[in-house]
Amino acid sequence: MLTAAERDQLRSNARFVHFKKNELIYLEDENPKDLMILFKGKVKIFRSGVGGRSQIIRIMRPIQYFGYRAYFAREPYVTAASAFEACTVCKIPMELIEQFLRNNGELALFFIQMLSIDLGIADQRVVNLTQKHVRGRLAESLLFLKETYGLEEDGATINIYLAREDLANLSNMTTSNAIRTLSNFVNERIITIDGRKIKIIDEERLHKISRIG
Amino acid sequence: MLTAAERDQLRSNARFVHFKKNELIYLEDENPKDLMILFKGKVKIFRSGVGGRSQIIRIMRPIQYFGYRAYFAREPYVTAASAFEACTVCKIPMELIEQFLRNNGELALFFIQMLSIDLGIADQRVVNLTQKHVRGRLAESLLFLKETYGLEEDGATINIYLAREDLANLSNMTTSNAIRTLSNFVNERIITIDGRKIKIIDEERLHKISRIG
DNA sequence: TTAGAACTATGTTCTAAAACACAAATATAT
DNA sequence: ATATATTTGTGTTTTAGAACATAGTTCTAA
Repeated sequence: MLTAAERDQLRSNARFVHFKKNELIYLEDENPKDLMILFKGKVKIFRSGVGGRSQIIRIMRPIQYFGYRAYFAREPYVTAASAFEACTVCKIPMELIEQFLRNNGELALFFIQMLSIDLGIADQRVVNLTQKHVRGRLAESLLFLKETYGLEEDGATINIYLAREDLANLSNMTTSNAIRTLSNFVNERIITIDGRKIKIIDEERLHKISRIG
Repeated sequence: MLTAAERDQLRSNARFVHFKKNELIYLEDENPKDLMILFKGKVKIFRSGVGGRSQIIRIMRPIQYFGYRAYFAREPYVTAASAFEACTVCKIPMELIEQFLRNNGELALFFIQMLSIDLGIADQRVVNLTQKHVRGRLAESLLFLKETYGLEEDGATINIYLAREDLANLSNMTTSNAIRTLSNFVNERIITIDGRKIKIIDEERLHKISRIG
């Protein structure tokens, strides 16, 4: 998508940064400087709300772009990002990206499309998180994690190692409710759990629970 | 922002359309074709969720652009739009916009910035709507309506004529709860109501209620 | 201009989910 | 390896807000 000259410039300005598990990548209210490209690992984008209660807004997988929205909106970050697990991130100064973009319609459309997709997801998420009940929201999150990170070799275990608290923050519920509802799903033979490993037994049921709310 | 040639093309492809009060402008699942520019009137962008319950996602005032997100995401609309009151909308084929955009970095950045701002608002809205209590959500909506549509000549009455149901759908609550909470605000001398006209008496209190949730 | 539909208001009941409490099991750091 | 912190699991209590019921009021269309 870039010209040879652009690629050269990119290479000399890109920096690779490693983050340890649970390390913060950027903070709320900070000033956005770089486009971040997740090369390895898993990242959560979250925001703390009433009484510091945290809500996971987006989760990233390799290779996805993040951290650029606030820069384009000309405002500080309204979210924070941290590493679910050890990560490798490539940082590129947003000034450079913006400069490329002014002369490269394809690149501009690429960003427009990413933003448009994310905005559509956010619009739907507002309704899902506010209107669905706890079971529906948790079922949706499990399916969402499966879509995002895929399954392990057994073709059933969701390929992410998440604390119940994170699962709760993703699904807009308390940790107790995540734990309790997860147990219910186990009793109903929809999933099995082994510590933090979650295996999906009856995906169709999950879809149904998510759909009816 | 456009060249003379672009402006000519724009003029010959733009269509002005009028919508009556409560008329639908576009529907969920429809295919996006046009960029819409609201010239006159007020528009709600909404989505129906569990059991057909509607949630207002965004509200538009003149002169704002809408209807383009789904086209850029290459997907059907996930929301619908309707007129709060009689509206004049200018429609421009998205194909034309996209063509302009490929050669016009400024225009591309304009769309990128709009999308980025809206995505930031959506991210914050998710947290506000899920974590704040009814009073906080309603207070926030009232302030939001004031910011968007401004005040009448008296410098206190919010310049929009909204049904309680719309206020509820904006604030993620039942109509009864919107009515009840509005009454409470009146008793606490935070607002006064005269039918659908809402006058803000104590804006500071509203801010505080919105902030604490 | 009047009938009926839609909206507003308020009281009452019911329930999902938060809050709280505590024990058991795991992680993690020293 | 062992102490300490964190996470997980369950039972109990409390509560915000939905659901329901009903009546008065205001639109709106024939």
